Amino acid sequence: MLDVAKLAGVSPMTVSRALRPDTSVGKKTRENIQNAAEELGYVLNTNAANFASHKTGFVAVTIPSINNANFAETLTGLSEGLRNSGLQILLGYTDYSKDEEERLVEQFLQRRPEAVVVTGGSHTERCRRLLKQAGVPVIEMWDEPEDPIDEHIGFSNAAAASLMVDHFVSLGRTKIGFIGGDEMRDTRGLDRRRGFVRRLDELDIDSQRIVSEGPPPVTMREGVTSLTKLLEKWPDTDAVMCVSDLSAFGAISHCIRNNIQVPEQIAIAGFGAYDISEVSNPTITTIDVDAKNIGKYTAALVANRLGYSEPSDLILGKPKLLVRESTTPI
Amino acid sequence: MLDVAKLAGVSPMTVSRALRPDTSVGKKTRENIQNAAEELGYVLNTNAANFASHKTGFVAVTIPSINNANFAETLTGLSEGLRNSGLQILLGYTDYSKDEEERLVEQFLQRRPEAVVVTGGSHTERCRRLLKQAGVPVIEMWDEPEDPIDEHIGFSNAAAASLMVDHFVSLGRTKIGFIGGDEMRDTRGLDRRRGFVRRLDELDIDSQRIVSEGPPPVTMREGVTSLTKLLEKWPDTDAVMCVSDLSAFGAISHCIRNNIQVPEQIAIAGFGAYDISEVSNPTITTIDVDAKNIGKYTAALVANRLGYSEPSDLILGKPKLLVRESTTPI
DNA sequence: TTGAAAGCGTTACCAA
DNA sequence: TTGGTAACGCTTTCAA
Repeated sequence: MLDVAKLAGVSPMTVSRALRPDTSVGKKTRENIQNAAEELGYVLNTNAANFASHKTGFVAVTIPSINNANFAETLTGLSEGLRNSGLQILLGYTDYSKDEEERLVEQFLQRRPEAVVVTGGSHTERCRRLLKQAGVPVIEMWDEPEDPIDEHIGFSNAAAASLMVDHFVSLGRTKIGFIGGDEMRDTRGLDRRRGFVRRLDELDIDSQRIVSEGPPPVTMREGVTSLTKLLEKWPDTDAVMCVSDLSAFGAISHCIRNNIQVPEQIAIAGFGAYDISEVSNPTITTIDVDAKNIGKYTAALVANRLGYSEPSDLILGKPKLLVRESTTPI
Repeated sequence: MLDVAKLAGVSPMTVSRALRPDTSVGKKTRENIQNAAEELGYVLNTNAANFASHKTGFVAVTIPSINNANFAETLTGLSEGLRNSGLQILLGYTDYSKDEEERLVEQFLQRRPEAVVVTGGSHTERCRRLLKQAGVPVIEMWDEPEDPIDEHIGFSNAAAASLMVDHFVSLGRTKIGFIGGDEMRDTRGLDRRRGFVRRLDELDIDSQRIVSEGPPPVTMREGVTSLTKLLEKWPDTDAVMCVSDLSAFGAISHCIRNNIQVPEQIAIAGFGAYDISEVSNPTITTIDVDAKNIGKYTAALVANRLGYSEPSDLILGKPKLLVRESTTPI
């Protein structure tokens, strides 16, 4: 910056101002300086700038997995929503582990982010403490925590699951199964299972037909193997709710390969409104959770809390049931 | 840090050392200091540390899209490979736009990353210049650039595509089509199309049957609409190569809905070895490009170039043809 | 609109 | 093994 100042014949201070928007610098002076900077190939050191101004421009974000279309959509929405404010995302993925989340949060906090965004409302004790002490806005996404750390943008996974139970029941199905992953790690999946069981119990319908296996994320392949097991144990099952559209697709694939009619013999539903739910045959009845808007609204909330924008009164829509062929024959 | 020093009764300098590994501090002194830090809830300011030590610990990474299983796998591999070196990824996605890539690279360079990783070997002139002047290792992934900026970890998309052409021809198919996205933006997709055309021309087979539409990323839905168009224009097409497994799945879905036998009437192949290629019905013949290892090897290369590890002699395998039912009846 | 001085929180470097 | 001093590249603050 000193070199640029010399070349432009001004003080470093003026260079500093000229390189930022919204600063009072003579129009001609600014042009001179920008030319000088370009000529020298000067690139502002944002780290130093942030260090001096006590603002890092970082937003720390943790998600369970990058390789999941729902979270990817949320991240895309978040990223787009934050672009204008000039905030930079520090991204970490937890691999569905709370300990890993704690490790990441601790590491991120050392970078002094201006806000922290985490996925889910369940964390280790230490992680909660770190987040509370951080002194910056904390937003929990994809959940409706009982005891929020600060703010949240999400929905009740349990309530969403009971929508699907009600749908099955309205179709006259009563031997309903659930396919999900390793119950201890994917807390959103676990909440869906809880909602499933609770609603069935309320309706006085058998809620035992559950296959939970494999570490999250639950994949298409696990849909195949889990349905196989479910039908071995409870052959008369007439409906299955899967923890995601991916496993629902795998389950349908199992049926196709074994000449089981979907939905006539067994209705199969997913969760998440992935692309595949629209393109598979049959198309998959699912729950649309508006993943991208979770990211957008989180971005809006962050920008607002940090004073980059006016408060917006956007409210995330409730999860919606999308009925398709896999539960209702055309 | 001053407070911690006071509480522990040592100088700030000793605190600084005690909080880092591989530094010479008395065992007892270190313990005292760590206790003091814990008691005060002190969190190291990594930004300040990096500023003073001229090392940021950042690796800048740009990918076309987060919401793409192949890139997500690469990113996962990269992330895992970098974890031990303590490097932090600055992630940006370009939405398949070179201008956006340039903008991101410029922004990232202001953070003084220790290395830059970009996707593809095609960039704006200015972007190339910025990267060359950056003075840090630059790695281009997912491609085999004619004129690399620095290093690359990738493969020839054109060569990979000709593998598939040869496969079709070996099955006796000669009316072969190609389904891809908007040709100007997805340069890897474009390379695949080039390889497709070149190989057909070499074999003296018609290479006109191409449908390119829609902005990248090419989705399942575009597979449906593109195959519809392809068959309208060239109804006798007996094989189709799709730019990705997702569009291949869409194409197959179109066939199922319209009673077209796959592969008897038309063979359909994809690219990328996505999960769906194994679970769909029929399963999809595809090209496995080892996406995760692209990330892992890139991480190894970065770590090595930055002196965090010994050179490794890992060499990325060539793309492999995976033959499945969508081209070969069981 | 411009400039000068002080300082951000840490580490490098040298000395003890 | 420990401590003192300077310095990192910029912005804040105040003054001109």
